[in-house]
Amino acid sequence: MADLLERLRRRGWRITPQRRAVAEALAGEHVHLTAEQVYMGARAIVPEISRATVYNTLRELVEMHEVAEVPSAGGPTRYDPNAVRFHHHLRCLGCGELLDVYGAEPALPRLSDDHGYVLTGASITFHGYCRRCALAAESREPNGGGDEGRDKSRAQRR
Amino acid sequence: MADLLERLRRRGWRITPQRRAVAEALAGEHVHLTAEQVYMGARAIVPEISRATVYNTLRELVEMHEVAEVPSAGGPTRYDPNAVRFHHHLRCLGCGELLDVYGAEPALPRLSDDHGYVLTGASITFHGYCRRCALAAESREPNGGGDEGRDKSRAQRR
DNA sequence: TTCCAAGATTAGACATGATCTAAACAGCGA
DNA sequence: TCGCTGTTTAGATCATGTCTAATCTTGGAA
Repeated sequence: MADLLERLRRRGWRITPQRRAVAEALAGEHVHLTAEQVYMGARAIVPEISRATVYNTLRELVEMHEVAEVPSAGGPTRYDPNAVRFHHHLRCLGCGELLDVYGAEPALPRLSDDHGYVLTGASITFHGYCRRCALAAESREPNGGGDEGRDKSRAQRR
Repeated sequence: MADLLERLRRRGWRITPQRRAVAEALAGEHVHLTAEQVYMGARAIVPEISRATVYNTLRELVEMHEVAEVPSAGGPTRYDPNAVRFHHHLRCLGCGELLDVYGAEPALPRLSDDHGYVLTGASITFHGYCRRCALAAESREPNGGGDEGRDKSRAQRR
């Protein structure tokens, strides 16, 4: 937690009471919260905070790769404050609960034993940039790196 | 395509022009369409079809495991008519395009070579039922099988 | 200390995706 | 034909998330 804020400060991110509240709300639990739950948690610390600030802050944390976005079918996106350590997820199809799973290739039986889950399957999503998007990103930002093309949602809309 | 309709008929599903149009819109392309795109495609076949019917039909197809739902962060859910054959996905972080990937554990370099992608990572989501939901499903439907607990989205809302 | 510009925050409007509702309709067996 | 059951429709409604314009805060220069 303290290191998260420390890391952010080192990146030149201005720490404000609102942003601190969002970070604390996210990190306070080890489950994966929805934006609405983060908003509730942050409001318990800074009651004046607005939803827009929570969404803005979450978006920025995701862009900085400090928090991972975990989409889910038929429910709101969840935010995973544990983006730094590589891990996968275990989702309950009943209640939507989301758990972290460590290890690059966990054996399926272990998952049932350790977490009491009745497993029905797994899905892997690889991600990256298709040729066209990779070229576009390159030409827009010739000095490498970056998180180009992340304006997907904007570009798609309107 | 024809077999999809045949399978559905065998399940006792009443085939109507609207449902046929949805199935054709879904299967006509090998990309993964959003509900809106399916609606447009179905409207090209049956112009009177309503959005509600498209959503109803997609939901039912998903419940029958004939179509898979693929959620995405910051964009609408996409529908994968290829739910029967086991496969994974390759998503472009730039434009959101979604491709099928076959093989249980495809080697990462192959993905770059075959599809021209610049890969940045992968995420695995295991799914199943947590102890509590598994027990609940069992007690509600003692004669096994089924797709219990799929009322998640309803239960969560409101 | 005062002032200013950049950046952060706010309330609430708005957009999008998805679901719900009530009424009309269609198909089928009695 | 009648009535039952399941399907479809238009449009209202809801949930999630984004945008906008006005206001506030901060850090640093004068």
